[in-house]
Amino acid sequence: MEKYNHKKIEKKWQEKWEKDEPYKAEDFSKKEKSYLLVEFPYPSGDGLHVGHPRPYIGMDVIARKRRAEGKNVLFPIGWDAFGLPTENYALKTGIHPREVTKQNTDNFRRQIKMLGISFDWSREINTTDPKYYKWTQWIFLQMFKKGLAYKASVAINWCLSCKIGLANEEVVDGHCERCGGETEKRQKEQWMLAITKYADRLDKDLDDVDYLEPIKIQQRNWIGKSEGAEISFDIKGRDEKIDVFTTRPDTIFGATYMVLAPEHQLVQKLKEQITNFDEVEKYIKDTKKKTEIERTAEGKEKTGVELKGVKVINPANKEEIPVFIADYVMVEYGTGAIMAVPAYDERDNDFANKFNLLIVESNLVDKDEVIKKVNGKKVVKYKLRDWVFSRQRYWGEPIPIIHCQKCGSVAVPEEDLPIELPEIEDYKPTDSGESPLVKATDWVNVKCPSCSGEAKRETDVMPNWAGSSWYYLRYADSDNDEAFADEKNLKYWTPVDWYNGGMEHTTLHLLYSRFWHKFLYDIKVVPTHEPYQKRTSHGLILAEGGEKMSKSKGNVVNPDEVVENFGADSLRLYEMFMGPFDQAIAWSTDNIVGVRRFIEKVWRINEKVKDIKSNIALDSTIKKVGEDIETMKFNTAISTLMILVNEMEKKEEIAKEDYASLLVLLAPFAPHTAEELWEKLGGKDSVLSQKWPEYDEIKTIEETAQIAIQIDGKVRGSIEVSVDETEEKVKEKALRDENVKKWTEGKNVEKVIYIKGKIVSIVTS
RNA sequence: GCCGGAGUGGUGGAAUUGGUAUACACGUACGAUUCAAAAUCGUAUGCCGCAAGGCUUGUGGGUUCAAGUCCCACCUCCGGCACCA
Repeated sequence: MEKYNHKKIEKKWQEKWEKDEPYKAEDFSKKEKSYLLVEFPYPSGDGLHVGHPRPYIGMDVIARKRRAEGKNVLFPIGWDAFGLPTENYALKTGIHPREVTKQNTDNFRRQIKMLGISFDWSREINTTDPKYYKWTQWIFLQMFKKGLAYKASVAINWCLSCKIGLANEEVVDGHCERCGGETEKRQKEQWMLAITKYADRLDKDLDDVDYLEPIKIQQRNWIGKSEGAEISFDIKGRDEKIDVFTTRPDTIFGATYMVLAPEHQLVQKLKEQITNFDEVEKYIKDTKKKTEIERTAEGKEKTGVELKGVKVINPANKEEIPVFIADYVMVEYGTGAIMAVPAYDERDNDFANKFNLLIVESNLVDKDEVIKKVNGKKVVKYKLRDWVFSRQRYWGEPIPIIHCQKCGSVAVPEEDLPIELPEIEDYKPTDSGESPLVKATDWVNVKCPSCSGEAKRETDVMPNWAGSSWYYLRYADSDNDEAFADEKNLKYWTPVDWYNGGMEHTTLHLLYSRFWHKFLYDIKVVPTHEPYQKRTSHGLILAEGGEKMSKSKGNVVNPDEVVENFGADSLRLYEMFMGPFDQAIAWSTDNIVGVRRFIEKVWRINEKVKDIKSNIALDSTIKKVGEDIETMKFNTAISTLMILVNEMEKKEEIAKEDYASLLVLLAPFAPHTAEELWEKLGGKDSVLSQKWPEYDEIKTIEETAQIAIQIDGKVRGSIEVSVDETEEKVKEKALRDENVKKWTEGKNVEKVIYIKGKIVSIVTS
């Protein structure tokens, strides 16, 4: 038989799959549907690195198993292509982002196809395609109409020398990543989405879905529901009050000072009264330069300034207490003000120690009573904040709003969608901080849809997260021009049965898309209240040294080379075998030879296949491989197959039916090799259309077991017993064992414990 | 700092979820095959020790007949922290 030639085999089958399209999902098939989803990639200019395909291969294994189980599988792919890197590349080179995106997606598509992933390419989508973003804009309009999209003043990063707004990622240690100049926070009007209106449901409905527990916990902590009270403190000698939010109203007698966020409005209002306003102002200015992480990351060292001349009155005991501003209080959370109880709160305690403030151990009082007594009210607060939805950029979906002097912000009529991005020469944001789109005056100046007067288009665009918040719905009906997807298609395909993605997307993308989905459910355009039934995650693949792969470090491993040298099936098997799927792991090109040798072994065993009766018991293997795939323990599924293949190798002859079962089990991991060997075996159709093998549970149960014998916690011997032997007989046998006798000689056997089928534990004294 | 996760041989990792730690694979050594090499096959391979035996799952404590697994404290690394995707 000829040698295993991965190039020849992989080319042959990929051409056939391209022609026959065996992975096309069928709308409304009578078969049970299974919708499997991976996060669609951002097509960067660097091309695919070996980390990208790990989740694709993992879900591909599951998709292929599902098909073998007779399901109608939808396993789609597309491109999440709006965003900063492409725009920055365009800024540097002058090449239009559309052109850059096309080159990058062409390259990504070629690379993914080279790996034999069973995506349904007929449903490929691209968030930058006007036919797609028409519907992203449409969804935004529905939110606008329901009052969920609104404008507010928000702090953004501002580079003082480039005079442009910066993404958080572009700010390094308070300096601009491009020019190194200083940055600061600057207030700017931005479009916001009121995700906080959904906070309670986003929290509660986690009960209804099957997400990995850490994912649920992280989302819950991010939403940060807390029940507490709002209590007003009178400002001494003024009519105003300051509202604080506290989860511990019962500690109010220990409240010895108050802290406001430096940005709190009242600080400016009290300017006249504050005797050290210069100092206060300087502190506020310094705070502007800090990121939120820096503000909370300073460890024990707390900073702040007292508002001298201002006192407030603790409503519980009528004591006058001082007021500070400090950056450990955030203006966005609660009311932006706290009553500080140093006896009960660690941060307040640190602060009180540093500023020599009173620490009073107070008697705790009944929560409800004290709230009543001080005229407070019970409230529920969330850490979750509304979503800043504007970007002053070019490469994003235009926000479909028109600003009219008379009518204010007016929705673009739906029949005018999509509002396409205009052509412009210069992608640089303007000095005033506005989007480069303001320069496209022909596009900007329009008639107001409502009064036909002079008006201007909104020039901010949407963030990258917009298109990815609903893309899984589009796959159900990717060519529809009448709706984002037809109701019938949505009813058939959604929800997504299994969504795998990176842990790093847990609190943003995953939460954002749940929010959009719930909104769409509320306006009755999707049939389910949650988008994803199940969510799992994969770990990153790191470079050989354990560092993150990045172009700048020059440690990126390109799958093109790996496929050239070892083949797609070896790459696939290696990525599944290298370690636990959900953990980060370092790449090692040296270790690929192991799985390559395994494939070649399977290839060689083909020669020993005879028309004989089955001579290997496969039940345990089938059970283990199947269960491991379902729990994404792909590494142990493969080692189980390796054990089987090692056993087959030792035999003179292999039964055709046993080998056929092996090929069906192997096919999800190494589809090209499995197809080729299936064909050589003279198997019917394709290995892909074979039924997943069944097993007999009874045959997976061992009849005898090796029982370890522990004496005083140390293993001193082992005996073989039948699994249904009585406890008494096993204990007797254990005590008669020669090794046991040696170790118990001259000692008192105090206790003998038998754990069925596992261990005998003898305790002596 | 806060939230989530991880730490096991020379290396990647396995461990029925409290029951014989180191499966599977890489590497290494020796042997077979070969004119030779590659490939392949076989044997060995946690550490200390001639052996008997002892020790070993990031560190230190604890619970238990029994701890990689549970509890407490700590150290290190990874992901997220709201404008990267």
